[in-house]
Amino acid sequence: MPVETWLPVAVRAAAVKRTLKAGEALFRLGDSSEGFYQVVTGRIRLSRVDRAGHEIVLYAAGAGDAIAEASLYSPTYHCDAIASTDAQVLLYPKRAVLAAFASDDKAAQAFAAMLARQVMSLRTRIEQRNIRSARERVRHFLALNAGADGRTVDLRGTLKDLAAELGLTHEALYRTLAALVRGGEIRRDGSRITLLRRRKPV
Amino acid sequence: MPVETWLPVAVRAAAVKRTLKAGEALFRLGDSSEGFYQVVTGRIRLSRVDRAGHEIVLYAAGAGDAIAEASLYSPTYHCDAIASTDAQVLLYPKRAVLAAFASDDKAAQAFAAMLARQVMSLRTRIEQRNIRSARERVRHFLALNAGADGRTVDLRGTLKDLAAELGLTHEALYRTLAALVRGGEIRRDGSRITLLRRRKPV
DNA sequence: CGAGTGATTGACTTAGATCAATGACCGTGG
DNA sequence: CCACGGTCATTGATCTAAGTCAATCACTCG
Repeated sequence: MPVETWLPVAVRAAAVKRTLKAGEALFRLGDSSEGFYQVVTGRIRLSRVDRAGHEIVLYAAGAGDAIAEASLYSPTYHCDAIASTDAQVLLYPKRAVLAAFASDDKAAQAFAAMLARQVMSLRTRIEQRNIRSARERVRHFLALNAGADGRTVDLRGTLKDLAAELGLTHEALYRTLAALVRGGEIRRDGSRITLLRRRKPV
Repeated sequence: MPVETWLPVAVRAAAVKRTLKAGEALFRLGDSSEGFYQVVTGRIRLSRVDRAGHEIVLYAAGAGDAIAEASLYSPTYHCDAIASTDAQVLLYPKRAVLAAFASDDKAAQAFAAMLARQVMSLRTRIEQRNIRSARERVRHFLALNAGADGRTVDLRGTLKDLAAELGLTHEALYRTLAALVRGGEIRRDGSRITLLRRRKPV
């Protein structure tokens, strides 16, 4: 969801740049929300830490992605944002954004549209988690993320990140991918996956 | 997020009821979008069909859920909506909704805020699904759904429904609850659960 | 060079799915 | 009024897929 498509120029002009080292936190759960961010370079992951101390990745944002939009209506951030690589981000201050929405209802509309799309994509994520089998879950992901040709998927980020996004251990993901390759279902060329064969009929 | 809390009365009055038989399509990908819907009874699934003709379920909506909110901002629907069971839905016509938002920017703001909250709550749902252990998942649910006193949870609906919501089989949920009772962690009185003991410190 | 991380594979274990059976409860229609 | 079919709640036995632990290799960066 590139910011350019829904954020008015006036607000973009008010953006503040910030630079992060890999591993550095952009914000933490509970910090008071200054606004929302857009990733310029590098990767930022949104996550929480569960009782067992395991990190739960909610979203892995790459260049162009916006994060923490929902915090505009919340006084604090509701998750951690941590740089997975060295990264640059733009902060769009809350005040400027809300003022723009109040005065320009086209901007507000565009924002709502963007949020509505996000809701859909999150629901899709949840649906994916209802799939029990790792193999089916990976197939579901590949089918949904195939490019325009319906056959190739370009992976952004590491396989470990993808594993977290899919709710699998990285080992399980490696094995599943390897099994799909063995079964002649996909081909892998670096970070590109090509779907070779349709799922066999039931 | 009940529709009542964010949709102006004027729009709700304009709702159109529609009845569907199991298997019937509410809309199809590419149909021009008439508005968004709310499921009253039954289940509606949103899905796409991949190149091979396999259905990919994006979201399975039940009573109370809103679907296709994003289509307010799109000329056509971007997926299929098909009744999994006999179902009743309310259609909120696009024109009425958008008109309300245009004339009443409070309504538009409320809509955006509602979507933003949904985004956060969906992320929390995803977090829950990342909890691997059934016991921890149930604890997480109980902790999040404890009433004002922080100790009692009133279950709405059947345990089977709850199991589905938690992403567990109903057997696993029964067993987990039984184990928590045995462990003295909770008490059950019909559809009410009382938390007896704090989680042990790590 | 050595530390750190990702990718990958092997061996082992276990939690939860699956299959199955039972009892309680409920509405309904003969 | 009761027998019957349906669903929910519950528990037992079994099985398997995925988690966990562990080791190796490749790569990068300071």
